[in-house]
Amino acid sequence: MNKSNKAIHPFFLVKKPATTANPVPTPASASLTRIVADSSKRAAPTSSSASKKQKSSDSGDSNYALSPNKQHNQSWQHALKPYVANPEQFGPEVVVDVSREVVVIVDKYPKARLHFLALPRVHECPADIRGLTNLHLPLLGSLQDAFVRIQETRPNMKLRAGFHSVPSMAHLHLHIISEDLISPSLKNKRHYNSFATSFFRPLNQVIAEINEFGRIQIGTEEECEALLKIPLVCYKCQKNMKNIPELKKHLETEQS
DNA sequence: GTTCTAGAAC
DNA sequence: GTTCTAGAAC
Ligand SMILES: Nc1ncnc2c1ncn2[C@@H]1O[C@H](COP(=O)(O)O)[C@@H](O)[C@H]1O
Repeated sequence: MNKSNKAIHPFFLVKKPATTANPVPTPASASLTRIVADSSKRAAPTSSSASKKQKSSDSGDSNYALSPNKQHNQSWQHALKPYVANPEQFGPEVVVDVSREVVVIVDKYPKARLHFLALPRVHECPADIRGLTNLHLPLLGSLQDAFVRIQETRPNMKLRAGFHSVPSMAHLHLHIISEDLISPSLKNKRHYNSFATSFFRPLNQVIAEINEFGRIQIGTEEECEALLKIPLVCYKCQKNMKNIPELKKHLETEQS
């Protein structure tokens, strides 16, 4: 069927971008069988075919890459803007690191014991990772630097840095999050899977793909969002969890 | 993104 | 009857 894509650890599951004919798993084939703990579904969807969506080539609209239902038109989608516009108006409990290029804040609804967002201050910034190109490599470097600073000042916590494949909030933001995924604000499958499947795109992989291909290798928004609905599996021991309460109880036991 | 809650699932 | 999920929100 498919090559053993067995996840040692879903966080670090690497889908090598195909250079030749690309056997992209389609939602249709994926729905043929529902295999428990099917690791193939945890792989990142990549699309080799041309995008179904047409992007209006060079409008200045940062929504250009987003499908109509994902465009940032609701007021709640702009809640991150004040941090970038006026970082000095927030206390050190909220804004934890500021550089010329990046503001790092504490996530208001943390999905783990530590959860930060690194926000680029430049406004020439794509709405999401689909818009990233070589031009943004310096910015990605600044985000990486911010991540390193945050990690170095919290040596007791293993942190991960990455983007959501399809963001809900406007303004490009890098998640910097501890691996435990233990938090009262983690309340549903979507929350969990957005950090425990390849819906989460590690920063180092994003940088590597842009270096190699000039942009990231990623499936459609629909393919990526399908990852949010797959069965719950513990990121650490791979056990299937029947629901969110069971998962949350289990995650506590994974913490040594 | 969150909150709230109807009704599905147990 | 209680737990849990998932969709509406103007
Ligand atoms: N007002 C806010 N202040 C800070 N963080 C927020 C606020 N509203 C939402 N968030 C976080 O923003 C992140 C947006 O994630 P996403 O768009 O899925 O990449 C989530 O982790 C939210 O918890």
